[in-house]
Amino acid sequence: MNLENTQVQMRKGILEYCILHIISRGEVYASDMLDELTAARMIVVEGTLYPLLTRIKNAGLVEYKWVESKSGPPRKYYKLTGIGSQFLKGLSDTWEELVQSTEQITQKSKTIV
Amino acid sequence: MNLENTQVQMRKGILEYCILHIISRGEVYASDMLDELTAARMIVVEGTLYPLLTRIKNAGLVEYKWVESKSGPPRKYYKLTGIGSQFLKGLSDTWEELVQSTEQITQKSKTIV
DNA sequence: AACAGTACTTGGCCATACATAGTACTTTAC
DNA sequence: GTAAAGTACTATGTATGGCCAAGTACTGTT
Repeated sequence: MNLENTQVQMRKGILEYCILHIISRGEVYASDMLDELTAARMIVVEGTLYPLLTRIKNAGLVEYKWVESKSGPPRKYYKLTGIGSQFLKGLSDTWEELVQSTEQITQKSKTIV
Repeated sequence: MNLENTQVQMRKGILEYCILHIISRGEVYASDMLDELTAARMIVVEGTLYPLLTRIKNAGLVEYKWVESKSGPPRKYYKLTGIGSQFLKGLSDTWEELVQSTEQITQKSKTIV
């Protein structure tokens, strides 16, 4: 059990939330998302992102269309579906609650210690 | 892929952070922790908590002593070790960063949408 | 034609949260 | 004094998501 491992665990689920948010802002493809995430200092590797996109696509949360590129292979541009939008709303609530619960516990800790 | 499942995923790692925080405030045993977590609306079941405690104990983050109870079997009272204290500090940083990154991404989303 | 760059894919590994069933001890009830 | 109820801890098996690493496929450059 090391810190690095726990850090990885902490990101579970949250990444999905962030990706859906990014897609909700307009059509983007994988590299766009990676840029966004990196800018927010949330480092993600391809091997994580692509399977995640496949998952949420198979779940009907997003859909994509192929768009040809001038510099390389064609790209998948993603956008949210109706189901995805609802799902994102649910995730927002979950995230807010989680943050609140955690703050409550850790705040109490700071006060007493 | 359903909402409930993602909610479970989101808690991964964070639970450990919360438990360590609770233990850092003074010696407690499992039921105390469950009460604390429930009060903060972070519902945890025994089957999750006990294995977690065993893990962090084996990792040297916490130690415990048996204390006899007047109403039932003896209890394991946990407290943080030096290593555990350092580890908790690392987790705090990780959590703060994660929240900040997520806020940054989701804020941007709200502004544009 | 060979090479580098970009975009996406795939298979295997690991750790955590959960469900469920089980063990062990103490007090209460009859 | 034995059975029942309650408390505390243990053990096993499942599912999931993030990561590593290797691989495929298309485009433009040299």
